[in-house]
Parts: sequence; C-alpha cells; structure tokens
Amino acid sequence: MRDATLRDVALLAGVSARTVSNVVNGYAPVTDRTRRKVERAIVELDYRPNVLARNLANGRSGQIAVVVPYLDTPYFAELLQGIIPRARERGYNVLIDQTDGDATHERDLIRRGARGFPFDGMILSPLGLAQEDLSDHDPALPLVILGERVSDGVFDHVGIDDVVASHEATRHLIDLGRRRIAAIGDQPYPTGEAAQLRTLGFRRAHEEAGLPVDESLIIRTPRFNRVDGADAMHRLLDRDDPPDAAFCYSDLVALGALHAALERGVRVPEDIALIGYDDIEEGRYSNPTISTVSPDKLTIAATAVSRLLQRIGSTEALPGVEVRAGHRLIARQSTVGRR
Amino acid sequence: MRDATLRDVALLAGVSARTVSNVVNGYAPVTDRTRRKVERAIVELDYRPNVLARNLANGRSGQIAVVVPYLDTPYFAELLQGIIPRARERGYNVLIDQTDGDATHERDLIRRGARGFPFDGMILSPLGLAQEDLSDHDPALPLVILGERVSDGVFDHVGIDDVVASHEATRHLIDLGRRRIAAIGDQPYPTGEAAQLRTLGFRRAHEEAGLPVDESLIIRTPRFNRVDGADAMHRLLDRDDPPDAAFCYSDLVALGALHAALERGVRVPEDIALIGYDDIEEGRYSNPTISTVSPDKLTIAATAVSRLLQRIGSTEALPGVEVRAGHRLIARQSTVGRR
DNA sequence: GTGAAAGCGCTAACAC
DNA sequence: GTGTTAGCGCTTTCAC
Repeated sequence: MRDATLRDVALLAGVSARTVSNVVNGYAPVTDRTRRKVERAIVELDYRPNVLARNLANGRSGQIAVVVPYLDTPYFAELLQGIIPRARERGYNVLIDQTDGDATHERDLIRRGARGFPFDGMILSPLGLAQEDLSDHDPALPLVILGERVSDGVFDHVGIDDVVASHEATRHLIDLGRRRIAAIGDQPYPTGEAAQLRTLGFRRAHEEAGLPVDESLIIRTPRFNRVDGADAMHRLLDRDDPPDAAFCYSDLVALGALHAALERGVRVPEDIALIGYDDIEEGRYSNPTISTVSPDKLTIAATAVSRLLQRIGSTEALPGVEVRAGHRLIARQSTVGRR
Repeated sequence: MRDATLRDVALLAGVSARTVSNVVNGYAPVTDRTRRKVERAIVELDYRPNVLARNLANGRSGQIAVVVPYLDTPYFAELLQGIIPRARERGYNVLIDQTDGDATHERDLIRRGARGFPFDGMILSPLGLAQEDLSDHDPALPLVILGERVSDGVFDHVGIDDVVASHEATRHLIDLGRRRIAAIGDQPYPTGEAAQLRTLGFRRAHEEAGLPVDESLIIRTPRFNRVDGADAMHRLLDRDDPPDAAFCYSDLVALGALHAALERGVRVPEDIALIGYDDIEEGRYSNPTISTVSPDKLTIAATAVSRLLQRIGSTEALPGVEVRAGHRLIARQSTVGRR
C-alpha cells in the first residue's frame, strides 16, 4: 500500500493540510483538541513526512557535505566522528566526500557550490588548494575550511595555530638535547600551506634557541602518510650524518618513520627521537608510543559545524572568521623514553 | 539572481520543458538540431537541474546510507573508501551513519526503513543486532548486510567465511608449534554473531589437530578495540600459565594486545605469537608487524554496492543471497618473527 | 520528435 | 486557530 501523505492525515483528522503541517512542525499554535486529533490520525496511518517533498518546498536539503582528502586517515576519521553527531543533533545529515587529494576535485566543489547538489553547506579540508583557488568560489555556498590559512576574510577557517604548535614540538626536541633535528613532511607552495606553517614553526624554534637549521634535513613528502614517513626515514638514515631527532608533520608520518628506524636497528628515542602531529589513537598504542601535538578535535568539529550552520541560516554574507582551537604537546616514549 | 530553471532553458531555446528534460537526461531521442539549441541555452543560462525537485518527481533520493558501528575503526574506514567511489560512479551519494554499536539504533533503522529518510537503500554493518531483529524489518527497504550471518533468506549478506578464516588463523599458530592458544574477542549471543563464528573456527582447528581447547583462554571483550586487546592481554599475562599464542578477532585487538605484552617485557612472537583479523594498514607498520586474516575488502565493497543497487532498481522482492568474498592469511613478524 | 499539463507531497502566503 | 491554494522544479503520460 502507498504511504500515507499529509493530505490523508488531514482527511482522516477532519482538518486541513495546513493544520497537519503545523502539528508536525510545531510552527503555529494549535489547539490541544485539534493536535490530539491529528496525532491520532498520524499514528493510525503510520504517517511520516516525505523528506524529499519537504526539501523541495523548503529549498533546503537538510544536509551538509564534509569533504576530506582521505577517509582512512585516522585524523579525519576521528574528526568526522565529532562532526556527524553534532550535525545530526541539529537536524542535519552528513554527506561525505573524498577528494583523494585531487586539487581539481576540490576546486570544482567550491567553484560550483551546492547548486545541483543536495547539500546546504560544506566543510572542506583542502589539500591541494591554493589561496587563489579560494577566490573564485561560489559566494552562495556556505563554506567552512578546516586547517589554518592565511586569512582571506571570506570563509571561516577552523584549526589550531600550526606555527606555534610546531614551534613547541621542535623546542621539545631541542630541550631534550637534540641538535640535528629533521623535519619530515614539508610540501611546496601552493599545495602545502599547512606544511609550510609547520616548517616555519620549526625554523623559529631553531632561531629562538640560536641553532642553525640544516636545510638538507627538511624532507619533503608527497603526502602525510606512513609510507612517506618510512621513505623519508630511510633516506635520512642512509646519510653519513643522520639526525638525532625528527619532527614529523603527522602521526602517520611519525609511525612510518618509526617503523623504518626500528627495522634498521636504530633505537627510538635513544638514537633518534620522534614527535608527530594529530594525536591519533594509534600513536598511543605503538611501540614505543608516539609523542605528538594534540589538536582539540572536538572543538574543531563542534566549531566547524556551528559556524557552518550559522552561515546556512543567515541570508547575508557573513565575514570570514579565523577560529583557533587549542592544542597541547604530549610527550610519550618516542621522545622521553620508557620511564 | 535566481538560478535558471528548466522552464527558463525551454523558453530561451524555444522548445518545451519536456524536450529540455530529454536532452538533460538523454532519455528519448532528440534531433541533433534541437539538442544543440538546448545545449546552447543551458550553457548560456548556466543551468543545472535542481536535485531536490528531481528527487521528488522521481520518488528517489539518489542516496544510499552506509551504517557502521564506528567510523574511526580503520577497517570500516577502509571499507568505506571502497564503497564511496563505487556508489558515486553509479550516480549515488553516500550518507554515513554511526551507531556507536547501539543495538536500538540499528533496530530502529531497519524497522523504520528509508521512509522519512532521504536514502533509497542501506548497507548495514550490524553489531548489536540479533537474528530476530532482522525479521521485523521494513520489507520496502533495500538492505545489504555486511558480515557473515546465518542465512535468513531475506537480505543479502556480504562477508568472508569467518569460520574457515578463523580455522586457518588458528592452525597457523598450531603449525608454529604453539599449544596454549588464547582467543581474544569472543562475544555472547546475540550481539556477537561474527565473534561466535570465529570462536567456532578456533575450536575446529583445535579439534582437527587433536588439541584440547582451554576454555579459560577464550576471552570475551566488549568490543573489538585496542583497549579491549590490551586489557585481555594483561589478564592473560597475570595468570600462572599464560598462553604462548593468541588469535585476536581484529587487528585492533591484536595491536592492543601487542602493546600490553611489550609493555610488560613479554616478547612477540618469541614468548607469545599474535595474529589479528582485518588486515588494516596499521598492522603493516607496527613493530613487530601483525600477522592477519586479510579479507578482500574491495570485493566486499563492490559487491555490497552492486547488490544494493540491484535491489533498489528492482520492483519485486529479491531473495537474499549470501556472498562470500575471498580472504587470505598473511604471516608477518608477530607470528613468524623477523627474518 | 515534441508539446501541454498533471502530478510528486510538502510549505507558507493569504484569507477568514 | 484553521482552511484554501499556489507554488517548489522536475518527470512523464498522453496527444499530436
């Protein structure tokens, strides 16, 4: 049998469609008696509003898109786990899209906007996107960008202070007496803006400590992966003058580097200390455990969702704000050893 | 300015809405000349069909829901990475829902069906769902269940042969000369059907080898997590007669167990050999690397999507089929050591 | 091959 | 407080 419609309910309850709609949505005030009549009819017919029709009438889909480079990157998975419930409790479904780090895909998304797609706004974690790409976006698309960026005044950005956090991570290694420190994960402009902020923090920590930066110890990697970390570590250990520490731009990079080091019989942290970035659960269970920069993911997730919904709900263009979530340094075995 | 509608295009091209629709969807044949006219108008107006309206007219949302217990479980993240592109290439968006292992949530989903929700079908990875719960589902909801189940003849199930795979994993440990083998991850009926199949395979391997099963070495865990694995390992090592091997019901459990063992100075695999299940990338980078049962995730993902779309496309109720994807045993350092 | 027009089921302006 | 009704923008049956 065909599903009951609003009209069926109205008929059975002896009221108009308008009234049923009011009851369902709690918009306008309705007399108790009418409400009860309608509710009985709803139960009897097992009526449930058709979202598709509601969407069309509203012009809203009730969905937001979250676009990340890779779903199987634990950092994003953990972030999503914060985003989904927060969106849902405010009545929004979450569509997930994976770009595979494809800059073209990212660019298309923000240029084309939500038109022709069933979402009302987008949370984007860009990877290959240059600053310029952000300028020719669809202004009608509510957009929140994850990760720090140089302010553009148009979008909201939510992230931690990468320069400061990287500075702290590097100083942690310096404080432990390490002097030849590698940085693993640098990436060229324009795709690697986040990476460059981390390299900047790395340099500043050296400056502050009056230490020179050995440019050959700044290792570029294509991504922030385990395999990138392992490759980089192998290259570093092949040198005559290997480093005694490495600041890795993600925990995955650190875990890959750790794996490579141990494979070659290099001890961590005795021979080389490692610190990562992201504080994924995996780093709390590796052997040794990984020191890391821990971003406040819950705040990032919650803020991104609430900023986005604000933008969706607002008719005028809101100015872009920069939100800095907190972070803290967590020293584990890969720098301070087993105690 | 308001977005262009199909009607605008029709007006500009001097044809009817019907014809524009035909051009856009490639349904009916259209003369080349008409097509060109329409296409020019589309470009000029920067027209894009409104999905919301299309959905309502079609009665379909063009979305499927994928429901997993936890998004940050690498196995599910990797599976999703296979599911999303496959759904998308067939024109479907993917909605992701997380149940947090809440049986009530799962039950509601399959009982209520897609009615009132903007998805046309569902791929469900159940956790707390008993066989009985599956019987009072909404028959109008196209549903594919991930993971092996006793056949119910109604839904499709896609998974590997858990009993056989677990048998092989256990025999691998036996073949290495281990005699006191623990099983970590058993769960009581009805929530842990997958776990029970693995326990069955574990028992069969013992039988086959003429070995007794020490029931006290079968450890129940609330979930399939790192922390569960670590807890279980601690308990096992607290015993006077600790095991010399453990078959873990997931790689996460194995990684947690590994962490706990190493923390206590117990060597892996010399003192205790470990094998996991799922073949997540993390197990290829841990120290030591984790031996595992590797399910063919791509086949699982592709099959689940194509079965679901078949069901969505079919008007009549299809019989439930059981699809067995392949698997293979991968021996790594946690059982055979570093060679 | 193309046109006219009736829905799809809901929302909300407008009237009472 | 409730009823009437015109859309929302597309698909599709039915004629021509």
